[in-house]
Amino acid sequence: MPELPEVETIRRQLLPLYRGEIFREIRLSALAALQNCRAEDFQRLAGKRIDDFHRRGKFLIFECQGIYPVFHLGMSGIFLKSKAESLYPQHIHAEMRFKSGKELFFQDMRRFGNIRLYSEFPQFPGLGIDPLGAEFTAGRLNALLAAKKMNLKQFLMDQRYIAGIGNIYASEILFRARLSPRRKTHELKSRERAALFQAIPAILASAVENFGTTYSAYRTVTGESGENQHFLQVYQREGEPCHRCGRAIIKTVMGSRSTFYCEKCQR
DNA sequence: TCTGACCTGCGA
DNA sequence: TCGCAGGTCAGA
Repeated sequence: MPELPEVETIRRQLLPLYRGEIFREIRLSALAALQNCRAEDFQRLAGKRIDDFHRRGKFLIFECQGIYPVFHLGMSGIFLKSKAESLYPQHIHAEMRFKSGKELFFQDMRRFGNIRLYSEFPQFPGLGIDPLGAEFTAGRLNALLAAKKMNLKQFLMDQRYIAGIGNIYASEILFRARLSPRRKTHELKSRERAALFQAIPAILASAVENFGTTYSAYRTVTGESGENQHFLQVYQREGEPCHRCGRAIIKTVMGSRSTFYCEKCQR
C-alpha cells in the first residue's frame, strides 16, 4: 500500500540508479494505455535524459528534459530493475529501456495505479500540503482543522488537505497523537492540535527511515521488503495489547476502511 | 459528506 | 468460494 514513505523510499532508490539514464524506448501495456493516455505519446521520451526524481504526496515524478512522466502506484504498484524479478509479469504495465542497457519495469497487479505524461512540471491542483515539506506548518494545519467538521481519520486520509497519508499511517499517527480516529477536526483543543502536528511528520519520517511498510505487494526498487511493519503500534494489531497501556487494540471500520486504535490511550 | 465500485491475489 | 486488503473517484 504505497503511501508517502513507500513512494519516498522508491524515489531515493531510483535516484542513484537511474539519474542520467537516457531513454531508448518505453512500452506501455494495452491496459495502461487504455486507462490513461496514448502509448504513442510516450515515444517522445526516447532520447530524453532523466535529470531528477521528485515526489509530491503519493505521486512520483520523473524529470526528463522538459517531459514529466508521473506515476501513481495505487495499491500495488512497484518498480523492478528486471523483468525476471517480477512475480506477476502479466501485470507489468510499463517497460522502460535505456541506452546504457539498464531497464526499469512498472508492475501493478491490481491496476489502481496510473501513469500520466506532462509537458511541464505538474502542479497537482487540489492536492494538499506535503507533510514532509517546509509548507507544512502548525498554522496551516490548525487552519485546516478549524475549517472542517469531519472525523480525524478521514481528514488525514483526504489528499486535498494533506498529501501522502493513507490507511496505515493515519492509524499510526492518531495513536502517536493519542487522539481517537472519531474525534472531529474542529473540536480539537490547541494541545491536541499540537500533538497531531508533531505526530504526522514524525511517523512518516520514521517510516521513510525504515524503507516503508510492507504488507503483501510493496517492495523497494532493490526487491526487498520495507522494515516499518515491525514498528507499527496499532495497524493490523487487533486484539493484541497496546504497547502503552496493555488494553487490546480495537479494529473498526471508518469510511469503508479498517481502522485500528486503543480506546484507552486515544481520546 | 459518505458509500460503493474498481481490481486481483491470497487465505480462510 | 468468498471476503478482505485499500487509493481514488463518481455518484448519491
